[in-house]
Amino acid sequence: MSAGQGKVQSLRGLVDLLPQQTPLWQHLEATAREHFRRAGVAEIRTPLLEHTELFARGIGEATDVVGKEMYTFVDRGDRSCTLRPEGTASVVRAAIEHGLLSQGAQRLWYGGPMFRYERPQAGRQRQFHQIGVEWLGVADAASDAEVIALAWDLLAALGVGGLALELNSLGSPEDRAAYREQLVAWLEAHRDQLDADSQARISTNPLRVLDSKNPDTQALLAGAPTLAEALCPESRERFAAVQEALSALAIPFVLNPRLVRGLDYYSHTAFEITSSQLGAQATVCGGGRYDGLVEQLCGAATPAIGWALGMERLVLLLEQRLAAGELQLPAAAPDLYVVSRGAAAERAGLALAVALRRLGLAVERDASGSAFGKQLKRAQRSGAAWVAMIGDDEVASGQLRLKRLGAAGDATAAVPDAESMVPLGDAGAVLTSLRLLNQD
RNA sequence: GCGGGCGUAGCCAAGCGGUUAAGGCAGCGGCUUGUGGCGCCGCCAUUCGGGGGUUCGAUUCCCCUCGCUCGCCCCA
Repeated sequence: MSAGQGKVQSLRGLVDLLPQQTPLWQHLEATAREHFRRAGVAEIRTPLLEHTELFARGIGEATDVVGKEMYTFVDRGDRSCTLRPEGTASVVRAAIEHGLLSQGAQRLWYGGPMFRYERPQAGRQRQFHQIGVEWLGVADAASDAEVIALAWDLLAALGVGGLALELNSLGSPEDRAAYREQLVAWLEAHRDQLDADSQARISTNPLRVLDSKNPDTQALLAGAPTLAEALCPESRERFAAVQEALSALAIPFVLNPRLVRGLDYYSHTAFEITSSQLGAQATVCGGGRYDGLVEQLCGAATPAIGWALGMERLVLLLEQRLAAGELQLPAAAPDLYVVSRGAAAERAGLALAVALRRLGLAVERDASGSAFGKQLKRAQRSGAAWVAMIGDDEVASGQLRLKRLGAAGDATAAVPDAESMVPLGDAGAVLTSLRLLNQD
């Protein structure tokens, strides 16, 4: 639905989250926060805008993200700035900049919007949201399993279905360099049998050829040297330890020797969590170990591991559960709905609403001035259990009318509910009455 | 960046060369100056995403454009 000329719309791929949608996001965020709290992970917030160089160096010039997907511009001070396309580089930059790394291991999480100039698609927008975790200064294999468990349990708690954890090891930097040489040699020898994309990748990013979606290429790769064979004994041992730890935590996984990360600083553990209930963009969470990144950004050599999950994709899954009735969000109904008609009554109604809010009650006030029938209808729809009615009669008598509302769709509601009269202008008395009446 | 599908109200949606642009939901007003869920009545698109063209006549046909959507690429 596009607006006519003259109306300004949001930019392509940048969407508004409307009041009907935000409760689901809040649920997701609250669940994540609770899991981070339990795991002793602290929040870090970094700017949305960084020097372009941070991403060029941190993510890699050769990647699609840096090469063609960044929102980059020159600011008024002639600096090249980029809207962050992901969170890891900023977190590492902040940790280095503020000396966090010299204060022991840092277990951090972040969340918020990221920006990539891509063609919008199911589960992919130009401004999208991630929640991610970065553990800096943590080297042991058990931590790899621990950080994966954090993602796995969060997704499980959210109840998303069809989840699968895919796991691989990229080995040490030396393992990978050696393997890369073997692979390039093999690919060159079979160049004429590869698809065009894969041919181009031989020089730019040979490991990426491994997860080509071209069926012929995949068939051919069955005869290629594998990364697993290229791992040194220490790397194999480490990978085995990660797998054992995951098994001990009852987290199922499948080994995927084709799961690679193209960036140089990745090493050892790489993983992805996918959902069968999504479309083409099935990855909900992706992560891995990046022992080389801190050093690459001029910090002291620091082992690190992290992951990020795509909130839009998660919301898509949660919406399915909501539609299926498997997930219920708490309704945001007020405790009391104030209905008033007439100038004096409106003043009394406003005073009451504000006074009760100051006492901690959730109060919605009808400001329409329309007939009581209409206002009560809205009170009903608000989900409020109680309504306070103030009209000319109540102002004259100094007593407001408190009335309990039945559940929506309750057929017995035609029977008048008991009403009670409470002194007008005495919020404390109203509060007391509600407490007493609620005990019935 | 490439390819497919689709744009009629806040939402769903009929119409397929000449209509007063159906209907439903939501909203608003009324029946009931003051008592909710039901009911009834009324209001809610000078116009069919935008621009141009063909035609006596275009929401309907053609072109361009914008947007949405699904996929490729890539990723979360």
